[in-house]
Amino acid sequence: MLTSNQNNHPKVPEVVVLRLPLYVRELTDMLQSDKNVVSSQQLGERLQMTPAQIRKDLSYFGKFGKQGRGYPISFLVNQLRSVLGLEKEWNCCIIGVGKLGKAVISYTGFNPEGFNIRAAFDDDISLIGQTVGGLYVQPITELEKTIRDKDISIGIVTVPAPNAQKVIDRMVASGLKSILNYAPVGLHIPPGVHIRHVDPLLSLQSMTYYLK
Amino acid sequence: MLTSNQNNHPKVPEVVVLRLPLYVRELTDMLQSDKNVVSSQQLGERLQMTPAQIRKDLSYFGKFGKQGRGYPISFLVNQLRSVLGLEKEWNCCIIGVGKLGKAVISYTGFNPEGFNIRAAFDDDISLIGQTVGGLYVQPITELEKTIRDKDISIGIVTVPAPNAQKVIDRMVASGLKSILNYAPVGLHIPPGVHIRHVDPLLSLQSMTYYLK
DNA sequence: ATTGTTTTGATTACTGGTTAACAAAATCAA
DNA sequence: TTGATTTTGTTAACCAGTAATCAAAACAAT
Repeated sequence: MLTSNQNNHPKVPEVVVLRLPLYVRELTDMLQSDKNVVSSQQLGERLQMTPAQIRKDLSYFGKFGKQGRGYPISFLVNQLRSVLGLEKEWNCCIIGVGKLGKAVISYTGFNPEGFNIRAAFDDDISLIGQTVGGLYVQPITELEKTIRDKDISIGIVTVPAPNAQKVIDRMVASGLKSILNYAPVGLHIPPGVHIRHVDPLLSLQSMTYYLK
Repeated sequence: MLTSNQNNHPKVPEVVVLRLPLYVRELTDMLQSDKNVVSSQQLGERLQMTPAQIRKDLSYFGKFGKQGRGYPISFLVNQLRSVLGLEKEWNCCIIGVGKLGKAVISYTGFNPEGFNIRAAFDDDISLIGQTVGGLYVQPITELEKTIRDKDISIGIVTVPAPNAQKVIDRMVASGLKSILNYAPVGLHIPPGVHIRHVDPLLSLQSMTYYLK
């Protein structure tokens, strides 16, 4: 028997999961067009990938298309949103209310997509108690309780690099399983916890290889 | 004969290039320790990867270690910085001086690493001529001339999603070969041009898959 | 010097993700 | 209705990146 997830589909490679939001974004964009069906061929052209890969990826989660016709756009986007868990709202907290943290708090791209920052933490006495972007800055000691009370499941890390590991250990200890990290450091997280890194400097540094 | 790059090493996979900055960062960190040699084993523990992979990656670019001893840290970091082209300074321009663009301009992480934003562009009449973070905002019509005059080789895109493709086409037409994109859209770029995407929303959306 | 230990760099084997291929289903055109 | 065309979902072939293996080199200890 094959290794399966709880939905009886064969185990989904992580790369595939990483591509799902790309599909959702592109399909959502297509909703505004007059077409209501799209083929893997057409979608592949828009996303610059092979139709085979798209069909393969989608097939991990179900049969969403019809031969000779393609995929109904709005149906497919709904299915994928459901697979990703994007129908519900997700509560997030942010740790680190310095310049970067403030910028992330005031970023308008999260809320409309169902990601809401509900709590902010810092260890700087002069910041605690202040209000930043409508959020009351709390001491980190209140992390665990707040995560429980406000049903927070995602942590956003915007502390300086040297503090990041300590903060993440604390988040993990408090039960968070998903972390979005803006600190430019390598981090150790236990299995079962997921992390994504936002690090534009690393991106630049890998491109200069091709510029030399 | 194997496919080779201009240095007579076999063609380097892109994933390897993406890991090089990670090595540089970790090794730079180690410079402050008392040790001056590191084994692939030790480095692998810190970076959570197998020693074999590290040795393989490094071997694309030369023989930096000694059997029974390991890699001299400062030598290795210099070699890798050289491979990545990080010894020289890189001039960047940014297009889009809205909220996000301003945040990127005032981000202090780029300059110390040799990436300098030398010019800013926008198409908003009310912004042109203003000074933002020490940069005089220019109309996009001056893009090509400025890239030439200021020896700019990297473009940073912080315009709203619907404008991104148009702006990138213009950058590419002006000769830029490296683009750091903050706009949340799929983009088409010609071969030979490199792009990296900064998109925290996509990161969040791929993590919720594991939270459901 | 000799023996044992560490560790590289290269080769080989393996694993997993990508692409191709194709039968079956749906649609379209006469 | 028949035949041509489109396009899916699945299986099989392929390819690329990862990991293991191992001889050769460097060092350490006696």
